[in-house]
Formats: sequence, C-alpha cells, structure tokens
Amino acid sequence: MSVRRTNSQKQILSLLKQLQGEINAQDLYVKLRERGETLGLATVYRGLKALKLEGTIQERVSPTGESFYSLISKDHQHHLNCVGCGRSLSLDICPIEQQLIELCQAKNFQIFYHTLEFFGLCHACQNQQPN
Amino acid sequence: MSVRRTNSQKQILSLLKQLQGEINAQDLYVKLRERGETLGLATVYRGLKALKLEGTIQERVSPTGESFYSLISKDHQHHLNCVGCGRSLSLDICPIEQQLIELCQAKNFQIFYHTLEFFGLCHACQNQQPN
DNA sequence: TATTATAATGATAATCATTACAACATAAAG
DNA sequence: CTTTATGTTGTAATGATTATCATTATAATA
Ligand SMILES: [Zn+2]
Ligand SMILES: [Zn+2]
Ligand SMILES: [Zn+2]
Ligand SMILES: [Zn+2]
Repeated sequence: MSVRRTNSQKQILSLLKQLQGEINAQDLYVKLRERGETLGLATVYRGLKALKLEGTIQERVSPTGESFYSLISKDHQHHLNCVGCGRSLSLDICPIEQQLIELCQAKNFQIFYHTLEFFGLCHACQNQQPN
Repeated sequence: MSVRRTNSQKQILSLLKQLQGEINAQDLYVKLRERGETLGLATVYRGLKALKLEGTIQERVSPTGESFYSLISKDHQHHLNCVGCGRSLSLDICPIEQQLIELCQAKNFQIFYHTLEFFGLCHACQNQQPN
C-alpha cells in the first residue's frame, strides 16, 4: 500500500469530507478548480482509483454508467430506484448483519463496503403509460 | 403497459430464457444475429428497455459501466467484487427477507428485484503491490 | 549539492457502450 | 386504398472514462 498520500489525493479527500455525500468525477474536478486547485481531470480519476484501492472511498455506478464516489461510512444508505423515471428514494435501513460480513471475510475476501439497491416502479410511474 | 409484445422482444426473451444467466446488450445482439435473426442493435436496446419497464428482466450495471441483463428469478445471486482486479465471486446467500420487501412496497413502490454487492480485495490482490 | 531513478501530472486523443436521429417498413384504422 | 401510429434499421453523435506521452516533481544515491 502506498504509505504516502499524494497532494491531489489529499485535495480529493478534503472535498469529499466537506461534501458528506456522493459526487461524480467531473463535478469533483469542477469543484476543486473553483477552490483554486490546478489539478487536471486525469489526475482526479487517478486519485479516485488509488483511494478506492485503499478502501478509503467507495464507488457507486449509476444505471447510466456514471460513477459516484463518497467516503465509506458506517451510516450509509440504500435506495429504492425507479426503472421508469430513474429517481431514487433513500432507505434508512440496512439488513446486512456483521455475521454475513464475517462469512464473506472467511472466503479470504477483505470487505470494504456493500451496496444494496431495490428496483421497481415509483407511484407516479405505476399509473402512467409507457412512452 | 404495452399489452402487445413486439417480435424483437420475443426474440430477446427467448434467448434470455435459453441462456439462464446474464448477458450484455452487444453479446445478445451478436447471438441473435448468429441465430439468423435480422434485428438491429438499436432495437435490442429498445427491447431491453421495454422489458425492464414491464418488470420482466433485470439490469445490473457492472463496475465498468456496462449493463448486464437477465430474467428476474427467485434464485438470484449476489457477489463479492474485487476493487483491485475486478473479478467477482458468487454468493449463494440472500439476506433480504420478505418483510423488508413489504416495507418498501408500503412506500408506494412496486419492487421488481434487488441487487446486493460486496466490495473489497480478493486474496490475490491483498498480497500485491499496487501498480 | 549534483545526479539519477522513480512517480505524479496534465493535455489531449482514443475507446466504447449507449442514445439520438432520420428514413423506411409494417400494420391498424377508417 | 389512404391515413396514421408504431416498429425497425443503420449510422452518427454523445459522454464518461482510459490510454498515451511528454513534462515536472519527488525520492534515492553518490
Ligand atoms: Zn418513476
Ligand atoms: Zn447496508
Ligand atoms: Zn482481486
Ligand atoms: Zn437477494
């Protein structure tokens, strides 16, 4: 593991901490530039990749194929996602017990985080003709 | 809902049934052409979208942003995904109880399916220098 | 400090799954 | 047989991500 933390990685982490939520790479780049940082887009992608490998941040790939990044935290959230309009509703429940995590670790896998998403139709999309 | 099922949708469903697994749109297109069907790639995407809205098939977005499609079935699988090499290991456990599903339905959401994925480092990638 | 090796960076081009588009085909309706 | 709506096709456009490569910063060594 790279003991040393690169300057760009520090900037990315700093912004993610301040943000307390998820953000995509492009927006992260814009926000850092607005802060006066001079790093390039490619470096942002590289930094995100390194932090992900360290187990410091997590990545969620949206249905559009776009990646969103956030700090890994204990009080994460899962969602109800509508396959119609694409909107998602946050859940404040996590049914994943420590016992299950340990079972996974037993398979020689070091678990950093998990994602759980439900898919279906929201109320609005249920009562609507398809386009 | 489109009561009527289009010819291309029938072909897609037929292949998915025979396949008993997940496949991406491009490969699905190739396989259908090999079967002698003459449909176009755009039609495959359109058909997949319609079937998804009906709640007949499910979509999984891979870490590379690629979508994989499969029939929605009771005996689905979840995975351990390595953030290092990208490989994934199937789990034959699903901790999602009917009780939780019903709680979601209570939010006026019609649930079709769910995805649960664990992320971390596989045994090989744990004992390896980062590139 | 000077020199060399190694890693990080930034601009830009390439990649590739997906979507938009416009022309054409099919079929239902009147 | 028209008219109208819907389905289909090939191709071009899109857009996030990755690869490339020359340049710069940092670390290691003498
Ligand atoms: Zn919706
Ligand atoms: Zn959870
Ligand atoms: Zn691995
Ligand atoms: Zn499950």
